[in-house]
Amino acid sequence: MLNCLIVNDLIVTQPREFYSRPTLEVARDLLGAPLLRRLSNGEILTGRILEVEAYTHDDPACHAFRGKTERCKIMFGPAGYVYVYFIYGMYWCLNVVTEQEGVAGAVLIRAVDTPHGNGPGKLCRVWDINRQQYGLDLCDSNSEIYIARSEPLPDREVEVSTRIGLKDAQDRVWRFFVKNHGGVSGLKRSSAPRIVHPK
DNA sequence: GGGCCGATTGTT
DNA sequence: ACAATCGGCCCG
Repeated sequence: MLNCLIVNDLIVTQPREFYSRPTLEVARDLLGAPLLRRLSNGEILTGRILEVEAYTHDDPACHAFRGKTERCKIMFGPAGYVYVYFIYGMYWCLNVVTEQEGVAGAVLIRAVDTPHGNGPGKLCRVWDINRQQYGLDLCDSNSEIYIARSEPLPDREVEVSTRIGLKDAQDRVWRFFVKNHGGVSGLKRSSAPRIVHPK
């Protein structure tokens, strides 16, 4: 694994302060970070994060928009924990909790640089991520899922667009992905999000 | 308890 | 363009 911070053979995770920031900043800085998943048989899967979307408490598309429920309660707690939800009767989606404790926010992991890791539902299917991983601490390298500390990608490698698959709040340019990388999701879809180029 | 709907995906 | 498939959420 390239570009992980490794001290005494231990992979150093992103500290909690990395996640306890505005959701949009965390989302953008997660690009390029190595995501690690330790399976029950001890095997470790790794992949760089290629595509993310931000969801905030004042965002109609956010599960926490209408307040705390059994499903989204983790989003109101401290940052750096795993939020997973079930969607369309078939798929699980992996998120990381953001913001200060008491403020709901999360970043959806939409793609990683690994085989069949393009798309949030496919990633969780291939990496065996489901409700059992709800609430895992990403800041603990003993967790089944954690994220290694790494330098953020330079702006020239980052592209932004509107989010995918939403009915509400389609105007927000809150999707971040690695530019010119074939591993991002939705490349063959006609309902492509609106890509916004820097001036 | 009922009914609607969804942060997806693969196929037509 | 549409089906698959079912838990969460809101309402009453």
